[in-house]
Amino acid sequence: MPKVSEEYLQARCAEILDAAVSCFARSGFHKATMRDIVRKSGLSAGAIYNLFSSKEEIVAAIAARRHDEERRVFLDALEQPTAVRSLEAIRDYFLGELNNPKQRMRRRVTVQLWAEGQHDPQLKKVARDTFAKPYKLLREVFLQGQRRGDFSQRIDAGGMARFLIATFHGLVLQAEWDESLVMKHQLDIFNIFLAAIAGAGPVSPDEEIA
Amino acid sequence: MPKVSEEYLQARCAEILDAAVSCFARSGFHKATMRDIVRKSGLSAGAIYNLFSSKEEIVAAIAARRHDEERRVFLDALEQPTAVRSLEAIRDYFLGELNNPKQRMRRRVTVQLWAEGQHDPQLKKVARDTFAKPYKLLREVFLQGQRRGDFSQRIDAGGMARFLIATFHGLVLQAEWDESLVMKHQLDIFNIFLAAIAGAGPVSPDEEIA
Amino acid sequence: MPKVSEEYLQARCAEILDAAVSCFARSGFHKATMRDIVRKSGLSAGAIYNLFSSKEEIVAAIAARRHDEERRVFLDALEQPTAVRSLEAIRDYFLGELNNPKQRMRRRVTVQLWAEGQHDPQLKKVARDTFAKPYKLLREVFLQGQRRGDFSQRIDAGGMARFLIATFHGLVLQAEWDESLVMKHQLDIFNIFLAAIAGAGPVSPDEEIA
Amino acid sequence: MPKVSEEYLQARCAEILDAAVSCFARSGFHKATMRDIVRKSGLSAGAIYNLFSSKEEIVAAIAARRHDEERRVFLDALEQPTAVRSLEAIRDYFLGELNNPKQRMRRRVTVQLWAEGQHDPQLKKVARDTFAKPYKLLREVFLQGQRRGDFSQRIDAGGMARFLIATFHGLVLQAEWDESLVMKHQLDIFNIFLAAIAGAGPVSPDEEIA
DNA sequence: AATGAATGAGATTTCATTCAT
DNA sequence: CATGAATGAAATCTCATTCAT
Repeated sequence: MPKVSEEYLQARCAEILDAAVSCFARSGFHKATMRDIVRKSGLSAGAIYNLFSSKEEIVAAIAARRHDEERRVFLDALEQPTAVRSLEAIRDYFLGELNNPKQRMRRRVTVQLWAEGQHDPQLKKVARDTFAKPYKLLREVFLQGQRRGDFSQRIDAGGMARFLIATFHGLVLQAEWDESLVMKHQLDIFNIFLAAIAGAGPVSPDEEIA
Repeated sequence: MPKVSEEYLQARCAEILDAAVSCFARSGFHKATMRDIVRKSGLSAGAIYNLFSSKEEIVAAIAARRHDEERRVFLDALEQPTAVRSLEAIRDYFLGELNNPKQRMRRRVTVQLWAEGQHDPQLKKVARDTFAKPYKLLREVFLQGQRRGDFSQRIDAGGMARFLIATFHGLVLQAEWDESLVMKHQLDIFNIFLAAIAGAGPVSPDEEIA
Repeated sequence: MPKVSEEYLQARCAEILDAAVSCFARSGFHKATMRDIVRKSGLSAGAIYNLFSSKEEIVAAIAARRHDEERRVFLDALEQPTAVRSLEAIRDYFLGELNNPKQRMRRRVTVQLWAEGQHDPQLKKVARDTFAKPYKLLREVFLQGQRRGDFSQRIDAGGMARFLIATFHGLVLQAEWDESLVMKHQLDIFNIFLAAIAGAGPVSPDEEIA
Repeated sequence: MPKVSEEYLQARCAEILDAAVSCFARSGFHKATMRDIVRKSGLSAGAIYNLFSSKEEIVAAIAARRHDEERRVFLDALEQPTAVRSLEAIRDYFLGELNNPKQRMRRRVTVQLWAEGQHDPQLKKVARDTFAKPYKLLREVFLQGQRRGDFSQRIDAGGMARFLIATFHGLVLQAEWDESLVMKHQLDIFNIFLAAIAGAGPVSPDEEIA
């Protein structure tokens, strides 16, 4: 008996996830109580439990929403004419969003997820996706680049993808903790690195990051 | 049994921290209960609270102990004849320990610390040290390398230190989550990277980041 | 079962306070555990904490309820035709209730409150009201008596109120501890005292207190 | 094997009791921990437990010491030439000490004792002595007065003693809670009362209390 | 569908007391 | 005799989740 429309439910879910992101970012997964989320969302406990069957499921849904967004970034990147352009697009997206407060909240929640996923069986899978999903797509970018001859075939594409993701994750963590991080310097070094693995000249040093 | 020696206390602390690391690694900071730590350590609740005044303080002490160890690694690295050798020593220590089960537990606790430090005022400082302490020492390695002419002076030493730490942190995370990570590939790429910054390709120095 | 009526909540509160009075009277504020109160009230811990946010707040609420009752006694007394009659009404209420087992429990809790209020900042205010609230009202009785010419204007009305309250409090304490206290004798003396301050003949010395 | 002298022990006891009075007055019987008393006294836990076998026993000892002192006051009062002078001496002692900070601490502990004695079997007896011991002695004062013809024989001496003690206790409580208590007014009224029961002229109303 | 009061297991921490040194 | 580390039961309060209304 679908009394409410599909969009209504979607909107409800989004409200709840937004409230939850805000609470988790502020207080952490455990210290943020369901009550906090209830208050922040303006809904009732029952309403939330009608859509999500546990606190863990909310974190999972937050991560899933996030993965959908990132997926689009990678797919867009694959549309670029060269592998280097693809990587630049990805670089700009991930490093560029470090200054966005809303994205900052999401990244904090991701760290919570890594911590929780270590022991919560339900979240373990979700936390793994934090690595696995970008890996699959980024590896595709490298494979495409190798097919096109943009990158040396001697380097393992999967390894490259992992290394790059590691660097992004590390910088994301550092952005959280090290206030004196100057992203400009990181970009410079990142570009040296890109150039090295491309086995070509420096990677378009004139690009702008939004 | 009063008037116990200093070493006795140190040993007690170590026992407690070992037990705590084990519990936190298994269940996470929140799901690991004091009771668990009590049981694992073989001591009593009171004995633990005589040495550490809260659960948070135990995490802080774990991190402090870890920092002391790492410090020694960096100081040893500085003794190497060339900067590249120094970085190799550091690389070998950090990537090498990824397979050590005991170190694996510690790294899991570090992730917990990152998650907790986001909101716990006491742990915020400790979590920051996770970045700040290695940074100071690794930057010293790069400065030494630049003085010796091993690295281009045009690259910011602090930036390099941060970038490297980011990469290590990222790989550490990935080692936790991605079972198919082949460290050999990562090492290959890492070496390409080392070679690139040692040889100092051109650094797009005019870029601006919004 | 949401959206419960106001009276429902009032009734819940009353149940909890009754249970708490009983427990505190039996075991004292500290030795009576929340568990005891939970058991006695037949509710759950959570239900109690939904209405009172701490054990202290329960004591405070007990005292507040008590003050409301006493207030009515004093206001009724003020309706009496003469000041002496007013004092007799008050005397009869306070000394009369010494034999009532339910009131006896409340008085025991009052002593607990005096003890706790010495150092608990929250209860300090409540304990002070034990004196301040009756004082205000009893002073009014004396002022009314002086205006009507029932009492000498030379005696400070506030001082009289305080003295009388002291005597009541002292007798209440004694009733708790001295089983051989004969209230009849106390009444006789009290009446001599009333007569003295009234500066008139003895105040109905033949009254009996149940 | 009495390795230490009797006076040494007495002094130790006194130190402990002083420390305990201070702690109980500040924090109450339950919130003052043995640790606090250990710290305040400068002794060790073991040393205290050698002399007192429990926390309760310390309170009991405090009360006993207090009773000894009061006993002397009453015995001295009995030496006075007239009953009225005796009562004046007692009055001056008890009301006079209300301003003494050290005595103030003791009175606070007495209130704690009343609260604890309600349910602690060991302290019940001690709390009762708070009333019984002064009662016996004060009754003696009244009996002596009646024998001498200073007071009417028609008033029960024990009742008088109780009434007076009640008033003292009540004023002591009030002095703790009501900062605007003006002892002068209380004295005036007390004197009216004394005069009434003496059935004689007013009792030296001009005396000053230090 | 929505509400939010009720549940009750369980968590951290304290503290009087002991007893090996 | 003194010491003070160790004990461990117990206390207060929280909070995810449910379900009667």
